[in-house]
Order: sequence, then structure tokens, then C-alpha cells
Amino acid sequence: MGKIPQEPDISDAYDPSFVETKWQERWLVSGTNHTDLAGATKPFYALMMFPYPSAEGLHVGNLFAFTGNDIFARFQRLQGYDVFEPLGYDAFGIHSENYALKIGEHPGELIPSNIRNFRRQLERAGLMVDWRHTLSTTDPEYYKWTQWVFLQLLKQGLAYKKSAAVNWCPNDKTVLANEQVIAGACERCGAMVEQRQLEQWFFKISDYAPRLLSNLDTLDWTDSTRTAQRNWIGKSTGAEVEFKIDLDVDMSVKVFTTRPDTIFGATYLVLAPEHLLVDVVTTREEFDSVRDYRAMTAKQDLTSRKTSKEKTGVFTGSYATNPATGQPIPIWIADYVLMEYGTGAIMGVPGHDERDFEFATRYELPIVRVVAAEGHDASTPLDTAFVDNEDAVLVNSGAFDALSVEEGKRRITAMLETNQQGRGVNIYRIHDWCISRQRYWGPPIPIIYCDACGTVPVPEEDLPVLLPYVKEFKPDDSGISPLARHEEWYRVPCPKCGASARRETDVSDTFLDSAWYFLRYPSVGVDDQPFEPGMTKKWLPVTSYIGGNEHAVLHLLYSRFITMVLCDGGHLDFEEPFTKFRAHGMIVREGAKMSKSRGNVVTPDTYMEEWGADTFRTYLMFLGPFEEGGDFRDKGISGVRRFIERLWSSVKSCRSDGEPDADVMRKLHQTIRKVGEDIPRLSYNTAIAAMMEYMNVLRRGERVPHRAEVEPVVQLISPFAPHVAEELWEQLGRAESVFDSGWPGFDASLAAENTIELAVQVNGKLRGTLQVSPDITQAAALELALSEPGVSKFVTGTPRKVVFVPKRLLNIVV
RNA sequence: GCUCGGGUGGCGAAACCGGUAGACGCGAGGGACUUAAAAUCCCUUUCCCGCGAGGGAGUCCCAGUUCGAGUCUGGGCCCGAGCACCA
Repeated sequence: MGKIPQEPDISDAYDPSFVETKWQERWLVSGTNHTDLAGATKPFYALMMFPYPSAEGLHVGNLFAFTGNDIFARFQRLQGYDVFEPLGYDAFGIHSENYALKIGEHPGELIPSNIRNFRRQLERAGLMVDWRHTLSTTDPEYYKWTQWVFLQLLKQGLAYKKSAAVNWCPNDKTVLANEQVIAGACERCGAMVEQRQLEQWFFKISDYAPRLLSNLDTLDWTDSTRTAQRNWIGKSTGAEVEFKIDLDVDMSVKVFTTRPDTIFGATYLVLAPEHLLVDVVTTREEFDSVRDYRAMTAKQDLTSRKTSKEKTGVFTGSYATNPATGQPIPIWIADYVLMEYGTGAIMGVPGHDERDFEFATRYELPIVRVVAAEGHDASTPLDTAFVDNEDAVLVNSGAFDALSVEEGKRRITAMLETNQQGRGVNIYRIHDWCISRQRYWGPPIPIIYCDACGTVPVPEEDLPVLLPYVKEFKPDDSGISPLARHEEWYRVPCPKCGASARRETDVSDTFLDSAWYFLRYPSVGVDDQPFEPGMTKKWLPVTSYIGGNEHAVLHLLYSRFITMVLCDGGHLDFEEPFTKFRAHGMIVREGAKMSKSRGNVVTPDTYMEEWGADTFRTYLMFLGPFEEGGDFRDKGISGVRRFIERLWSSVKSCRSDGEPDADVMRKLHQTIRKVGEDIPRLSYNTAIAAMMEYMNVLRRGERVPHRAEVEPVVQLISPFAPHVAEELWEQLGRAESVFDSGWPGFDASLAAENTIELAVQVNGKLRGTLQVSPDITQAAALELALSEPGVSKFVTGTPRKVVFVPKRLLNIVV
């Protein structure tokens, strides 16, 4: 084996920083990355989740995601689409504000410099972003329309204000959304969350629960993302049942149950301690104990209430009538019943619910069996809740005895409906979206409070309500926004009557900023409407969306909700924003999560400096499946760099005379097919492996590669390593950008193998292989196989059976 | 507890519809070139037995279906993520 006869001239050596600088400038000058939004005929909107521009700069995880999207986008462009790949910044929010407080600067000054740094890094990475359409959520030109979105919800009756028990973080001194509370602690700082009562703005996302749920079936999303959303929306099917209170008043307790079939076993009722009817049903004798119990539970924060293992409660002194049995059952209050779910009241069926069993045992309430395994003795006492509904039937349930659980649910619900004692309902776990934040760094909620006119929306023509520059923006624990300390800002005349009024001083949740940004990108620069109808019709919904799994529930759900609302309001003609969504994986380093404290954070700048952006990008995509992430190992990068250098020298030294090698060309066309199949599946790691494999074939033996053998590879690699690809494309004498050259043609006849390896098995065990024509017959293959001693020695007598899979294997069963 | 992922060489990983397990890359070992080193190039590299030809075992564990199972079915163990007193 000799060497490939090429002593690279030193001037031909691959210098990434030269190549990358050259092409980034060239792209800028010729507008290569610009999309003709108005003139596009085959629009392809390749969106990635926009980053929060942190002071630390671009994280390798950001770059992993953006590169993955960029490859897909560039590939679609090579397929002939007009690809739009915008990128902006999600720069409002607690994160920026806390960081600014920590280092004693103002976010209004910090963010622009962070954005400049991000922009520099993103350009360095060679993304095909059309920077004419960038945006930042902190720009008044942007948040003017975030405020407009709020006003649309208000107009459509979907925004309302209420006093609510909210999660209060004593450390960040702000209200948190339910989703920002992880196991009772603040998601950001880890402090234990307390309960507080505050006036808050809410969006009625719960009204949209059925649609948010049913539309999921129409989306090209992975099952895991859709399941996460389904679980979050949390649909339960059951019945609402009214239990008449045995008092002089004509009132009843409404409960929700998923098990109406067990109503004959309901031996008591439980109200949540804060339930309004508690005042009605508490008797004089029980007044003190009920009052004390309510006071005790009110003090508890949500956390200790949800994690306390012992169930406690007190009797109210009153009874209600079980509508099925006609028997009086006691009404209790207990903290295991939550006011915010269902009706805030339950029927206790200790025989068939583990929690009720525990409670009834503790307080010696009657336990009745109403479901039993078929043929089982219905009078056997229960020593645990019986919840196995497979092949079980109702017992002790009057006319409903012997029905299956499912049939019992239907028939008993129908009976309750007939008697006007209840009805079948679906209820949802999802809560309305609290968007108020008692913070500084966000868009002010566009509302004015007037003594005479009440709550008055800021007229649309007065938007934006500018966030004032205030030096003192640190929140305190008064629960009011920092803006409320700035009278010169919040004192305004009422837009209706002109009298002295005051502004809402809360700002809105960052999730609102990001719930509509994808609508804005095509219309960046349009100043009289949030999204221009023509552009919107052409470019939306988003063709392909890529982002992190951590947003699989909230951001995606809020975006879907806002899109539906805007659709219902007549502003959009589609109700689902993201036709296709894929979540990328996470990058770890040497098997461990990257973190500052571990000191194992990969700084993209240093790696791009050392290896070049092309190598870094390609390595990130090579280290594991894009949707799963991978393990970043410094040692691994060199292999990718070697691969790029081999391609570089092969192209530099290629010949145009003579004919290409048929075997090499066969492998080339197989590679074109493989890469073209892998990229749309986001199987980038295997696409790169296929190209490496091809390079190994190309460079085998002492031969100078032919131009036809290398030129298409430049196109194949271009989505991954765009700068090198452009440089080599130019070297090959091409005038246009490689990204306007189209995807290399695939010729199936050139890719076809003329001999294949056929595996020969005896009883399923591999005993040899045959080099044969792909269309060999079973008989010919069998004869050939039996002539091999390595095979025939295992075959005694006539085979009982022969299995032949064309182009794959021959299995002889003896 | 429930839901969703995942478990394959020394390591990152491939195997797309049930058909030759370990492609590709890293690391390691050996060699060529070199005064030497780096770089580059070539060979070997799942484990066990064997000088070799070859044989045996092997994809977390235990069963099953099948001519054939990493892949399908049932049961179990472990890791990761999300939800969780949701009636």
C-alpha cells in the first residue's frame, strides 16, 4: 500500500479561519442568506426556538439546536425551497432582571450588549439566518404588539382579573406560575414557595382545553411531546353529582367523580376547607373545630399540603343525602380535597378509592363494597380499597347489580341525569394562565384603572405603553410591582373620561412574549400591524419548528392557545402554529451534565477558534442522534477535522481528464441516497458517517480522484460545513453559491450493486457468505451454498426447510 | 404511584419493515515515513478457547412467538425526564 501521491503545497493547506471569514463576508455582501419573502414561490419556514441572550454568551446547547435547524434549512434550500430561517431574542423576564440585579447593572443596558455578543457568535457559526428579520421581545416595536395581543384577549372575553392564591417566591419576591413551581420550590432559586392572595390577570386557557387536546391528533409532532401536552391538559371523564344537604336550606353539594358507578358506596362527603359551602353546613357544635381546622390549612403553603402523608379532616355536623341510596351521609372537610380541581368537593367511596379508604379508616366512617370480582362474595369486608376493575361487577347497588364497571358508569350517569341529580362531564386539570408579574423587566400590561370608569384598556392607537427607564427596579416583598413606586409613570388621565387615573403596574409573563413571536418574523419592519396579512398567509403556519424538550409543555401550549385565540378573533386563518415540531436532545460533557460549578462548560468561541466553525458544527451533529443529544468529548473532534481535511485535499487534487471509477461512483450514488434520506429524518450522525465511509472508499488505493467523484460530495457536506463547501465549490470553478446549486442527482442504476453478499445460515446460525448476483434464485443459491464445505458439514441429510430472502440470506433448516 | 424515553465493545454510537450485531468516529496496540518528534498513511481491535484452520458465547435479566429476535409479546431489574392527595 503506497501513499496517495499528493504532497500538499503549503498554500493549499486548509485554514478554517481564512475560509470562514472570507465566506461570511461574501454572504453578507451578496445577500446569500436573505430570503425574498414577497417573491417566494415555495416557502419553507424553518424556525428554531429563540434564545434568551445571557451575559455568558451562546451556550453549546443553543448552538447544537441552531446548527441542527440550519442543516435542515440549508438542505431544504438545496431541494429548491425558498427557506426562511429567522432568529431573534427572548430578552425580557426574570432571568435577565435577576442577573442585572446581581451584577448591579440595568437590564436595559445589559441586554443590548448581550445581544451584540450573541449576534457575533451566531454569525461566527455560519447560520443561514436572514438578519434583516431579527427581533427582540424588549424592543418597543415588538412589545407594542405583545400588548396588542393582550387587548385582543380582553376584547374576546378571555382575559380577566381575580384575586387568587398564588405561588409566591420569598426570594425572588414575585408570583410564580404553577409551572414554575417544581416540587413546591421556585424553579429558579429553589426557595420554598408560599401562598399569597393577589389581584392577578388571567387568560382563560381552560376554555380551550378540549380544542388544545383534540387538535394534537392533527399535528406532525412526536408522541412524547403530544403525550406531555395531553397529561398537562389532563382530561378526566366522569360525572357531576348533586348531594342534597339535610338542612332547612334548599342547597346541595356538587361533587365531581370519575366513578359514578360506585355511588352506592359513597358513605360521606368531603369539602375542601376553603369551599364556600363550609359556612352553610357547619353546625354550632362543630363551629370551633371547623374554624380552627380552616385556619390551620390556610396557613399551610401549597407544598406542605400536597406532601403531607397523613390525611386529616373534621366533621361539619351536617349530613347530605346520597341520591342513590337515599341514606344520610356526613359532610366533612379535609385538606386532601383541593379547591382548584373539579368542584372542590368529593363523594367519599372508601371501598374503591385508596385515599378515601385511608381517610375512612382513620375517622371510622363506614366502608361499603359496591364492586367485586365476578362470582366473588359481595359481603366479604374490605381490608383495602378494591380498585381492580378488570372483570369486576357492581354489587350492593340495587338495580345496577351485576353490571360491569363501564356499563355501571353509563347506566348510573343516565339515572342521575333522568332524576336531575347529576350529569356526565369532562373536566380538565389545566388551570387558567396567570400572566401578571410583579416585576420590572417585562411589557407593562396595557390597562388603566379609573375611579369613574373602572378597568379601561389602553386604546390600541396609544400603544406601546413604554416601559420607563427606572433606576430602582429591585422588587420588594410588598407584592406590588416596582413600577408602582413611580408615580410620574403610573399617573395618567383616563382614556375615557380624562379624569386622573392610574396604570396597571404589573408586567406580563415572558411566556406571552414568546407565544406569538413566530408570527412577527416575516413582518419585522411593518409598523402599523403585528403581522401583515399577505406575508402571514404565505409564510404561516411554521413549516418546521425545532427546540428544546423543556418547552414541550408550556411554550408550545401557550403558543397554540394564542394562535387559536387570534384565529377566533379573525386575525389568522389557521389555529395551529407549528405543523411539524421536533425536540432536540441535550449535550452532556464526558458523561456529565454541563454546569459552571463542574467547570465542564463548552464555550463555543474557543472551540470554533481552535477547530473552525465547520468542524465544530459537524462534530456537534456527529456525536449522537440529534433528537437524543450526545456526549461531547474533546478527543472526538479531531476525527471530524481529519475527515474535512481529506475532503479538502481530495477536491484540491482532483483531475478532470479520464473517466471516474465505476465502483467509486456506485458508492457515491449510494451515499447521495443515504444522506438525502437521513437529513429529513434529522439523522445527522449517520449522514456524516455515510460521507466518511465514502471518503474511505474514495481514497483507497493509489489513485487521483476524478472531479465527478468529489464534486457532489461538496454539495452533500454543504449543510454541515457551509464555509468549506463554498470554498471548494469555488475551487471547482463554480460561480454561484453552492446553496443555489441544487441537491446532487441520484441515479439508481449507478447505485445498484452487481454482486452482493448473501448470508448462509444453517438453523439460523451464520455458517458462511456467498458473493452472488443480486437476482440469484433460491435453487442456485442453495446449490452454491451446499458446495461450500463450511456449510455442508453442518447439513446432514435433506434440509427440512429452506428460507430464502432475496439479497439478504439463505437459511437451511435441518 | 402514573406517563414517556432509554439500557448494545475500553468510549460516543450504527443496525430504518424481524434477516450477516458492532457501520462511522474516538481511544488503544502494531507498522511505514523521519536523525527524532509531530503530522500523515497502512494494519489489528466484542469476549473466550485455539499456533492455525476453526469453534463457542454475546445487545440488562427471565420466559415466549418464529426457520431466524438488539428489534415482536409477557414478566422483572436499572437509569433519565415529566406529572403527582387530580377524586
